[in-house]
Amino acid sequence: MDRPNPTGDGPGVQDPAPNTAGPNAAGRPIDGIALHETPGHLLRRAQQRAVDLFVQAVGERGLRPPQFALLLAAWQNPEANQSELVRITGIDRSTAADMITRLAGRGLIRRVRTEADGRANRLSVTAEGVAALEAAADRVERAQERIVAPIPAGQRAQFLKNLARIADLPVSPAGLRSAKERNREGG
Amino acid sequence: MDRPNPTGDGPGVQDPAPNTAGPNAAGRPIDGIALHETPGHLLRRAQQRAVDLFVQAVGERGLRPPQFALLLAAWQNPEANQSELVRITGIDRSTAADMITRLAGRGLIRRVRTEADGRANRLSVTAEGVAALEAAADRVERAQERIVAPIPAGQRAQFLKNLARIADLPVSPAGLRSAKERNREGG
DNA sequence: TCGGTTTTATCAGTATACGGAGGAAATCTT
DNA sequence: AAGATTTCCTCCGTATACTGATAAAACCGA
Repeated sequence: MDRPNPTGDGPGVQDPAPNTAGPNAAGRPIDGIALHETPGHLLRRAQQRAVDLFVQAVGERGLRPPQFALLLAAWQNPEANQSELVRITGIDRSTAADMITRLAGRGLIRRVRTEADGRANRLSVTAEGVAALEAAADRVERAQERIVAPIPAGQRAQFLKNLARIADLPVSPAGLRSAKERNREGG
Repeated sequence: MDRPNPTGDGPGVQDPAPNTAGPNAAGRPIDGIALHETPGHLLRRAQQRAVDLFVQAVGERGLRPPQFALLLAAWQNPEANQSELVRITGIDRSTAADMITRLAGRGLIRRVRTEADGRANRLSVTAEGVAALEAAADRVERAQERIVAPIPAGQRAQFLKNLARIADLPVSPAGLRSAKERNREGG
């Protein structure tokens, strides 16, 4: 665990005296941070791997994880408008708009103006969209198994529960507001 | 748990007979998939939340998680070139190139051509870059605590270990190749 | 040393992610 | 009912992520 010590710096312009504990104002010495042990970094890497396994399973040109989620949610909630699907899937409103444009371009989905509300879109999954979902379902399921495969079987349920806790998602009942939303009003 | 049943479909064009178990070829019935219980989805949502907490802690205009990771890695490994930093941080090579351009544009880092290797860049963290790291360190640390806060304290270590397992990261020793790399040659 | 291969980095293209601005429609208030 | 507010969606700008292609340098085998 050698402290970084940039010696013989070519351009030699800056090199701000790599701290040992001393001259740095702001607080925590930055050489004490172990990136590979921080929860945020581990979450990023784990998610990266999950996406990789998903893509490996469904094929490079198949649905991507968020596309599958959106398409599935649209199919499971035929009366939902975009905002509701955004809440269900956790996909950002702007991202969802883009994704829907792309999915529509591939003929998997259609935007349908709601009669009741002149602002809202209902998303109509086309026959091709359903076919894509069905073609992917098995492979997606296998990818999910592979994601948790490195975890001892006895710990998987607990692990997923803790993931849901971080995500602030209820395990089964839906319709609760996210912590993010609560934060906004709570100040 | 009502099965999706799109009744009164306005345009009535497709509506491919929402399956009960039947006419769908490909295998698993897609209405049986609970998005909110799939590991991949939970990982995505959890990571989303982690990023949110990070940004909340360091400020909208502060370093983003991957920027912090890259800048920190560059500072901790002054002799590393981009490829090595890519391995350390898990940031994609193309993404890293873009990020470095942006970080350089903000004056936090500089590309320095290696004398030994005419292709490689060493990344030189500027004084401002170090200042940014130091200014962020405490807040980043707090964000990390908040990320795992919803998990019972006794389970946190185990949870992080399992995250590292999914990510295929060694808990402490570095330098191992990722499963992704092994897959490439193995498959 | 020549030629093939590998390594390093960049660029183009596509997809995801998110804040802010803004238009249009619905809703609420008075 | 008019005005203010909110909701729904889109568009813009920026950042992250990854594949494939490519240029340049290094390496390696004969």
